[in-house]
Amino acid sequence: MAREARWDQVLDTAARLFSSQGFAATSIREVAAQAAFSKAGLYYHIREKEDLLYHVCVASIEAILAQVRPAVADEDNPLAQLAAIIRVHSLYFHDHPDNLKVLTYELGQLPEARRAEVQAIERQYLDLIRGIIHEGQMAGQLTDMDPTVAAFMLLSLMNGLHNWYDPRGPLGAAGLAETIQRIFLSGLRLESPK
Amino acid sequence: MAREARWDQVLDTAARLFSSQGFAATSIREVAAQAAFSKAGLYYHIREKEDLLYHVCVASIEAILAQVRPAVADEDNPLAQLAAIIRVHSLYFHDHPDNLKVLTYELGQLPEARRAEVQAIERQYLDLIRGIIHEGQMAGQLTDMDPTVAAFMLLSLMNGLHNWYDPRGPLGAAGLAETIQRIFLSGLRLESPK
DNA sequence: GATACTTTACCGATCGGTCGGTTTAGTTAA
DNA sequence: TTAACTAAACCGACCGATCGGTAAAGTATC
Repeated sequence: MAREARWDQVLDTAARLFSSQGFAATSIREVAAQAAFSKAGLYYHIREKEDLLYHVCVASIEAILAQVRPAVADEDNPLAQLAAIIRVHSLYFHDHPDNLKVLTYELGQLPEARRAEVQAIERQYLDLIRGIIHEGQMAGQLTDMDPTVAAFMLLSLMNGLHNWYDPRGPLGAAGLAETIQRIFLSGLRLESPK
Repeated sequence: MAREARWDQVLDTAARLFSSQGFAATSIREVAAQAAFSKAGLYYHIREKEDLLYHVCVASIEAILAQVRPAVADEDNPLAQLAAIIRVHSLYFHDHPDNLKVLTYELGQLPEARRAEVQAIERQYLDLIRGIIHEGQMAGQLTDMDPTVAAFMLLSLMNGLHNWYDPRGPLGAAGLAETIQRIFLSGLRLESPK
């Protein structure tokens, strides 16, 4: 098997186990076994257990950003850009729920240095959203709430998907995106007196 | 020290450590030390490590429900009831962020049986919110989105607070509640064409 | 003299990680 | 074609440390 494919298999296995059991509760022996390695064989590819978590997290947030950025660039107004972010992020969650669950739940298990690295990338994502919201406010399209807080709220909505969205269910990635767009952009109240 | 106060101190210590390090990464020795116990002394109060997590989770969700229920009963229309839930939940988060963080992040570490117990209580909370949303829709006050999904979205917004809200910051519990109310009920878009 | 509580000392199990050696795949050279 | 060599990939066996949990004995309080 090709080297890169083998490595991806290791990361997929790690993401699946970390997602369902948590990082600290998953032993290196489990990861090795499920990736068809001996423990020592796995250690040929990594330096320490923490490497697995680090690479899963980096791969997740970088994959999101790599898909969100061009989608934003394709739109020319803040509302459409926010909708695009929600659409792309929802789709990524639909396809790789384990990766995002690990990023959300297990990032705190990384030691400070590497956690800061991942958070720096997350910060780019946050800044992107925040900037768009700010532009929307300048253009009079969005209500004037602290853009940072609003951006965190959007991320909260998407990070909470683990609690209810079933990728095998009937809603689908498109329906999922539409649902989030409605709540975040239009809210729950009818004929809101703004 | 009174027995109950000592027990609360143990649970507070456990919540603080589980919140900052995770359940699996926190040793019983750490909990004992920070609660001014020896390890074996701690085991006089608990049967196994899992008990600590279980009681922290149960105490958290029950405290929320105990405060939310009367607040809802005090209001007579769905919109005000949702606002009340957000207000009470925000305040509880402001006062006990560790408890809610443990409930959100570490519940999965509980073995199936006890996890189901906690989730049954969480389900009551969800049902309460869902029912209110349904009533609001019947009354024509709320947009007709799947009430279950809408309820999960609200919980997602509040469970995501750990990522940005600082209890020592200037926003305060009241400002926090207002922020969530605006996003969830009115959305981010101005003059939304509904 | 019980009851409530705490201690020191210890156990088996499992953890992350290492070590020396073996297999595999690919390359070179006659 | 094949024999010789190399480097990457991999493995069984083992290590010290730490884990959750227990035993037995002590102390304080009523």
